[in-house]
Amino acid sequence: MHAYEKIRAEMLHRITRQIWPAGGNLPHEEQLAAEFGVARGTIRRAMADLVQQGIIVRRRKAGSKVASRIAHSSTLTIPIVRHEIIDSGADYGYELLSAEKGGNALDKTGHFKGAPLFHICCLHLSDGRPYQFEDRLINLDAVPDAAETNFDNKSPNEWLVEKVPYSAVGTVLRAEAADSTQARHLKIRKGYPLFVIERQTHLDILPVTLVKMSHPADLFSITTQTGVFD
Amino acid sequence: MHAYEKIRAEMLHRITRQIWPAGGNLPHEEQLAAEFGVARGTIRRAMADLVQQGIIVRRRKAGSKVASRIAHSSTLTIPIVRHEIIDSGADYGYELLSAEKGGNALDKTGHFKGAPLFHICCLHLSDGRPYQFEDRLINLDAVPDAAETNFDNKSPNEWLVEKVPYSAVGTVLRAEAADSTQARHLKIRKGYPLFVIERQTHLDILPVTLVKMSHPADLFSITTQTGVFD
DNA sequence: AGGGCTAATATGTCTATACATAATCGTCAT
DNA sequence: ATGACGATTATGTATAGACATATTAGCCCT
Repeated sequence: MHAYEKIRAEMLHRITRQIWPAGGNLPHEEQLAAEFGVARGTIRRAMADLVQQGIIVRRRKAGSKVASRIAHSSTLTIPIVRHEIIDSGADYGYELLSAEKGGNALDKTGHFKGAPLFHICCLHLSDGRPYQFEDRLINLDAVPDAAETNFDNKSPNEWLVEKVPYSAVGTVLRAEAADSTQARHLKIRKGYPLFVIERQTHLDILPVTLVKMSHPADLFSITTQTGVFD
Repeated sequence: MHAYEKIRAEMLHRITRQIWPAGGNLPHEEQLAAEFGVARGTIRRAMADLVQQGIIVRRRKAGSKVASRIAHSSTLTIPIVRHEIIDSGADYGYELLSAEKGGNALDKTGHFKGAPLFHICCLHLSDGRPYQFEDRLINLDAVPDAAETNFDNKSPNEWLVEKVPYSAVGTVLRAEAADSTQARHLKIRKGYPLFVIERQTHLDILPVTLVKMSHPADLFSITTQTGVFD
């Protein structure tokens, strides 16, 4: 175990046990360096992870303090659906439902500002049961290759991840009731709860793709763990 | 703009534009340091954020490479519900529904291993409309003060965050259909989609609290942004 | 009091160097 | 081939010092 890890663990201990109470100031880097008998850089290294997690807050001249309300923040990872299914031990199945080229008529949100679009709907299955309904718009200005691509056997999700660079991603998570289209494809009744992930991807300012992924509530959840250093 | 920020932006540019293709190796720290005319430490500083985001992967001796499948990971923050409502510009309302002390009979999951428990149900309202139904178990061995506390006016959520240290948090996000209890309190019909957050908090290995927070699907979503450095 | 300037100060950036460590790669013996 | 072993090497950790910069805190002036 490295020095900075021991120090980080000790600092976390002092915070969780309220030896350093929430909202209170910590000693300066120099003082801590002296206390632990290390260089200032090592103290900074130890604190870096705690800052990253929002456990301590640092400001020039004002000093470092324990966050008064430690945010319950955690990193969530949304995997490629095929890997998710295979990793769970199930068989993965894929089905293309529709692939239709069209203009801005498809762009109901105005997100793509009149660019030529490719609209694809497909289904991902886990052990033969519908797992995710994917409804995607691709900006053909940003991804001209997509127009020539056949998504019969490969999902646009994976194709894009492999082929297309992006620089920014926005994600929305929410629940909603299945409409008739979603219900038909996911083989559930209309109104059944869905876990929906919407994601839009940009390359600099150019919108690349907008996707809505719907899952039957009973098949899908997202789990995260945080805050364990050992 | 600091040197490491410029370098990080340039590296990200090379990755998103596939000058450094996914899965490919990038130059050594020494080479990059020479190219950018900085010390090795500055290159490491620039790379640190990219590693943190999972954009590059580094291994001793093997070198650094662009992640072959960049995970769509992002940091999600779950705020205290009162702040969330107030920040949205709405009026916050709180209502205690029940507060009942009891033994391990309440612990259906076996999570608390027979510890004495406090079971609290309450409601958070946004502009008078039910926004979150909170169903919580508190371990009185971990938080004896809770037994003496009156949650008539203050939600256990906030009380705990202020008073009780914790060291690890597990969170599950999912959708589900409202059961009759949830429907009654949230004033929606049974079967209506809910966005549910379940969270369990530990202090070291001691379970502190287990909470299920249910929101009507139309009122709640989680939004994240990632990958923009500028 | 209140407003504005200055000095003090804790954190942030950067450099340069040394050594530690994990993994790979080639070599050699089997 | 195959496996063991040791050299090589890129990243990881730690140190010490210099300077930059944001903010506070104190001071002076009105």
